Amino acid sequence: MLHHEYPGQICSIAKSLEVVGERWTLLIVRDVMTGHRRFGELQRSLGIARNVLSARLQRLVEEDILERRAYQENPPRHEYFLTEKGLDLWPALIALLAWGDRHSPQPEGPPMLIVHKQCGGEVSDRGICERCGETLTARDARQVPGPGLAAVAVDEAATTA
Amino acid sequence: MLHHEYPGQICSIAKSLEVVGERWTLLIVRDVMTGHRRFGELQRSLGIARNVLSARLQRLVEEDILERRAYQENPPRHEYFLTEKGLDLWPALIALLAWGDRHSPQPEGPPMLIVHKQCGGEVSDRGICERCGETLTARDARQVPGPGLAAVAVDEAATTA
DNA sequence: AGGACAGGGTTTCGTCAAGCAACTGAATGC
DNA sequence: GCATTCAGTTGCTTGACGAAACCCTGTCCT
Repeated sequence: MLHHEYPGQICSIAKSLEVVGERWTLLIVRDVMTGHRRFGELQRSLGIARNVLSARLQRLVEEDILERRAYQENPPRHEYFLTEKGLDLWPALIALLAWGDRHSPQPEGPPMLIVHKQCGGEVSDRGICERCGETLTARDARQVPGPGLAAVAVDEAATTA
Repeated sequence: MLHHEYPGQICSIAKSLEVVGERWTLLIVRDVMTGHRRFGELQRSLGIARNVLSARLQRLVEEDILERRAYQENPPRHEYFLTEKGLDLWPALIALLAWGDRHSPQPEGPPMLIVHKQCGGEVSDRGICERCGETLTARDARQVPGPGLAAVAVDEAATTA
C-alpha cells in the first residue's frame, strides 16, 4: 500500500490524489509556487518534519511535478522548481483557496489575494481575472497579502513574545 | 495533532486542507456528489475501511460539508447529502479531475466526462461549459462514462474472473 | 588551526492513524 | 429458526508521521 493508493478507483480524481493527496504535498507545491525553492526554506515555512519533506520532494521529483536543479557543487546544493505539470496544479490550488476563504472566512478578510499580474485584477475561484476576464495560469498570477494577514501577524507576534 | 492540522500556516489553502485534505475525504465528497448516499454504498464503491469511513462521515457532518438525514427509524438508517459548502467543492474536484486526465492520461481517453446538463457541452478544467461558456456549479453538471472506462471495465472483469 | 555555524539531508525511535477482521443490534427474507 | 442486510463499533496489527539526533561538506570567525 505504498503512496496512499486508492485501488479499484477508476476516476481521475483518485488518480490525482494518489500523487498530490498525501499530507503536505499540495502545501509544498503551493510553497514552491510562491518562490520557496530550497530545502531549509520549505522546512521553516511549512514546519514539516525534515524526513517527511525529504520523502515528499523525492516523490514530487519522481512524478515530474518538481525539478531538482543544482545551483552549486561542493557541497552539492539544489533548488526545486515546478515543471509544467506542477504549474498546472494552480487551478486546483486556487479552487481550494477560494473554498477556504468562502466557508471559513477570517473576520478581517482573506489572508492572501491572488491578482492578475498584467492588469492587477483579482482572480476568481475559477482562476479567471475578474477585471479583464482572461483565463489565467500560474504564470499570470501573483500572491499579495490580503486584509486578513495583518490580524494573524499581530497574533503571531503576541504568541512569540 | 488532531485532524491533520497545519499549524502556523496562514494560507487558506492550508485551512481547506485541514478539513478536506485527509485521506479519502475528497473521494467521499465526490462519491456523494455522484449519488452514493448510504454507508454501505460508499464503502463498496470506495473500498475504504468501515471504521475510517465512519470517522470521515462524522467529521464531514461536523464540518457542515455533509448532512445526515434519517430515511427510516427502527432500525435507524441515514443518508448523507452534500450541503452548499460541500457542493462548493466541485470546482476543486473538477480541477483535480482535469489535472489527472491531462497528466496521467489513459491511452483510451478519460474514464469520466463532465457535461453541462442543460446544453450537453463538455466542462473545462475551470468548470466552464465549453459549448455555451457558462460558469457552472455542481448542480449544473453531470458525470457520464468516458471512452477510457470501457478499457478499465474489461480489465476489471479479467481480474475478477 | 580550531571551533561554531549553516545547509541539506538520513537515521532512529515513539506515537498515532489506517487497514483488516470480527462483533453488535435491529429488521427482513425464506 | 437461520441466513442476510445495513450501519456501524471494537480490537489488533501494520505502516506513516513527527521530533530529535546525527552526518557530511564547506564557510566564517578569531
